Amino acid sequence: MDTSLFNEPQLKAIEYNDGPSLVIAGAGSGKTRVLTYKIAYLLEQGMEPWSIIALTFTNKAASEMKSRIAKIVGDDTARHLWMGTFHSMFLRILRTEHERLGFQPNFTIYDASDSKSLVKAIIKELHLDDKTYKPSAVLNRICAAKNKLITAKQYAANPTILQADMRSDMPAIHAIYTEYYNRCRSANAMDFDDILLYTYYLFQLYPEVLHQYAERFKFVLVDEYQDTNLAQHKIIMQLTQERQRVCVVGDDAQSIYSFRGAKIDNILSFQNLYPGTKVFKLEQNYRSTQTIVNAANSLIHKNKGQIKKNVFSERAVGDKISLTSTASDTEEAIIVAKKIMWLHSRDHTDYSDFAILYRTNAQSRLFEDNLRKQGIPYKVYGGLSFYQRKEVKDVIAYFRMAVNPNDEEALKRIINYPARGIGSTTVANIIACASSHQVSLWTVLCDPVTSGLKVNAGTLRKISEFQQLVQTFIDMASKSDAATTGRYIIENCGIIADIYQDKSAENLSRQENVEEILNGLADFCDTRREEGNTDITLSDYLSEVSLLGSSEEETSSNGDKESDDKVRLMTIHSAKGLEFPIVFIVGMEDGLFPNDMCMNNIREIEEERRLFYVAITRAMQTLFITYARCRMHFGKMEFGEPSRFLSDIDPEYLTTSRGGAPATVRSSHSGYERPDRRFDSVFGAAPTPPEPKRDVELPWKRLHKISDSRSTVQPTVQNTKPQDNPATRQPSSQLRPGMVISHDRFGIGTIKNVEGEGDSLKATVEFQNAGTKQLLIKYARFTITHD
DNA sequence: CCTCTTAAACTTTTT
DNA sequence: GTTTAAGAGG
Repeated sequence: MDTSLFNEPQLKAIEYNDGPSLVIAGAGSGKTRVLTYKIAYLLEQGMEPWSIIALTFTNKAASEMKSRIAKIVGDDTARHLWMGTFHSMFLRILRTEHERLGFQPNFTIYDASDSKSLVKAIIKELHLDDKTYKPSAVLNRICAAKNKLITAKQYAANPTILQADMRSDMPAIHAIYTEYYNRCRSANAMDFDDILLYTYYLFQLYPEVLHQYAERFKFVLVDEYQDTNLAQHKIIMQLTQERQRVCVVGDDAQSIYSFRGAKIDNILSFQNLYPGTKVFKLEQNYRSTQTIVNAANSLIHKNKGQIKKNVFSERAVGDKISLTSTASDTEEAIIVAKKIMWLHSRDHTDYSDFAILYRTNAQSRLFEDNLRKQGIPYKVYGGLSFYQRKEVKDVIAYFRMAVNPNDEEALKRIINYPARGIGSTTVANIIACASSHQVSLWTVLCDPVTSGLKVNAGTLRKISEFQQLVQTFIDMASKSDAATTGRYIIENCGIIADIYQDKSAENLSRQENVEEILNGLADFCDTRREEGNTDITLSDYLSEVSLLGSSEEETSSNGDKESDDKVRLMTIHSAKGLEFPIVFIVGMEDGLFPNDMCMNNIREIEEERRLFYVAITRAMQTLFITYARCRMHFGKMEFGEPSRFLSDIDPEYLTTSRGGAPATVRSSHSGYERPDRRFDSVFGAAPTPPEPKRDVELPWKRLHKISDSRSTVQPTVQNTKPQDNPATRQPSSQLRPGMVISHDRFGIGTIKNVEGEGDSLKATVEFQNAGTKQLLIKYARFTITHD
C-alpha cells in the first residue's frame, strides 16, 4: 500500500488490527478513506473477504464504501465482503436462521407506515381513545423499548415502565405492544426494530449460532458509531466478545440520531467496555477552507461534554461565510436560485457542485418552485421516496401477498383496491375473527366457514374471488422468477384497469411509476443474474426493496453526465457523510432550526447544534446561510427570529447582507451586526413594529422621518392588517410610479403604475427578484422604502 | 358499501 | 398550504 497517501494518525489507524480500536474522526478528516483502506489492508494481509463485516448506518454510505473498495481490490473480492447497513446485514442472518425464531422463511418487513397503521388499528380495536393514544406517540414508545432490547413480555412485567406510562396517561401501552407483537407474529412479519431485537435474542438464546457467526467474522468494522443504539451496540459486543477484533469509527460531534434511540455514550464508553482499546484521532480536515472549519469549531465549542479534539484545516483561508436575511421564505428561495444561476454563469460552476440543505423536508417545495422557474436542474433527496408513493405501495402490497399471504398490512391495503365490494365492515369482521382464533387474516379468508366468519352470501362470494385471485399470484410466485411474476401480478390485479382509465396528469404519473417498478424489477433480476444467481424470486426482490427507505435506487450503470449535473436538495440529516463545493443552509430561524420540537432540554438543543455543525462542515469552498424574517407556517404568515445558533459562530468568519432591503443600506452597513434578538429590532423587521401607537395618527410623517434616516434605520411600518386597522394603512395618495417598496413576500420592487380608487386601488410593481405583480393595495403587505 | 364534500391536523430528522 | 380523516348522501 502506498503509505504516502496518508497522514500519520490515518496510517496508524489503518495498520493497527491486533485488538479493539476507536477512531475519532473529525468532519472531513478522511474517515471513509481510512475505513476503506483498512479493509483493503486486511485483505492484503490475507484475510478472506467473507470474514470481514463492515456496518454502516445508511444505504448511501454502504454503497459509497462498496464502490470505493471495489476500486481498490476489484469487484470480485469486494462482492464477498459483508458490507451494508446494520439492518440489511442482520436481515441476511435472520433469513438464514428464521426457523429458530419461529418465522417462515419469507417473512415480510413492515416499514414505518405499516407499523403505524397496525398500531392505529390495534388502538381502535382495544377501544382506546386515539386522542390520548396518538399512534405515533405509542409507536415511539414501542420502538424505544425495542431499541433498548425490551420485549413485549418484559415491558408488561416492568413496574418502572408501567408507572411511567401511567404518569403520561397511557397505561395501556403494554397491552398495545403485546397485541402488536402477536399480530406481527401472525402476519409472519417484522418491523425495522425487530430486525435488531431478534438478532440480539437469536445470539443470546442460541450461543452455538452466535459462535458460528463470531467465528466467521474475523474482523468487525462499524462506521458512525456515535449513531448506534443500545441494540446495535450490544450485537457488536456479542460478535466481538471473544476475538476483540473490532474497529469503530465515529465523531461524537456529529451525533444527530438520539431522537431515534442512538446513544452517544456508546462511543464515549467504548474504551471502558474494551480494555486495551487503541484510540486514534483524525483531526486534519481535508475538505473545507480554514474559515469553514474554524467557524464550525467556534459553534461546536458551545456544547459541553465532547471528546477533546482539535480539528484544523491547512487549505486556503477561503471566503467568509455569507449570512443573508431575507424578507420572507419566498424571497429566500428566490435569492438562492438567483445566486446559483449567477455563480453558474459567472464561474461555470457545475450545478452538481451546489447543495441546498434544510432542517425539514417541507421546506424543499419553495426551492423546487424557484429553481424550476429559473430553469435550474435539481434533484430532491429523501422526502417521499419512490417506494412511498401510493400506487407503488399498492403494487408492492400485491407482491408481498404473493410471497407471504399472512402479511396483514399488505392484505388490508389491497383487499378493496381496486374496489371489489369488500368494505371496512367486512374487514373489521375478518380481523375480529382472526384475532379470536389467533390466526392470520389470510387463514380466515381461505376458510371462512370453519373460522366462523359471519357475513352474508354476497360478501362471501366476493371474498372467495379475492382469495382465488391472490392464490394465483402465490402459485405464480412459487413457480416463476421475479420479473415474470411481477409482470403477471401487475397485469392481473386490476390496478392497470384503474390507472389507465383516463389520461389525467395524476394517472399518467401513476402509470410511469408502475412501469418504473417493472423496470426496477427487470434491473434487479439482471444484476443478480450477472452475479451468478439463477433463481431470482419475488421474495429476494422484496427483501432488498423493503430496506430501501430513502429514494436511492440510483441507476448506477448508466450515469449520463448531463442528467447528473443537478443542484442537490436534502435535509441535513441525509447530507451527513456528503460534501459539496458550495452549500446553502437555509431557514436558519429559531423554531425551525433549532426546531420547536427540540427545545425541551439542553441535550436536545445540543443535538440540534451538532446538526448545524454537520451542515456547516458539508461545505468545501463556499457557504451561504440564509434566514427569513417571516415564513408561511400552517398556511399563516408568521414572523421569526434568526436562529440562536448564528450567534454561536465567531463573527469574524461571517459577512452579513440583507435581502429585501435597498442597496444603499446593504453597502453602508459594513460592520457585522450580531444576528441575535437585537438584530431585527434595530433593523426594523421585528415581530412588533416599534412605537406602534404614537404614530398611528400620522403614518406618513413617520414614513418620512424614517426614509430620511434610512442609511442606518430600516422603515418599519408593516401593513399587516390593513382591513382591521385602517390607520396603519399606507396612505394611498402617496403611492405613485417610481416609488420603491419592500413587499413581505416578493421583496424589493418599483411601482410602475397605479390605478383604481378606494378599495380597488391597484399598483403594478416590478420586483427585483419576483417579476412584475399586480397588488391590490387594500390587502398587500408592503413598506415604502424610497420615494 | 361507495364516493364526494368538508373538516382537521399537520411538519422534525431515518433504518 | 397540503394531506388525511370523518361525515353525508347515493
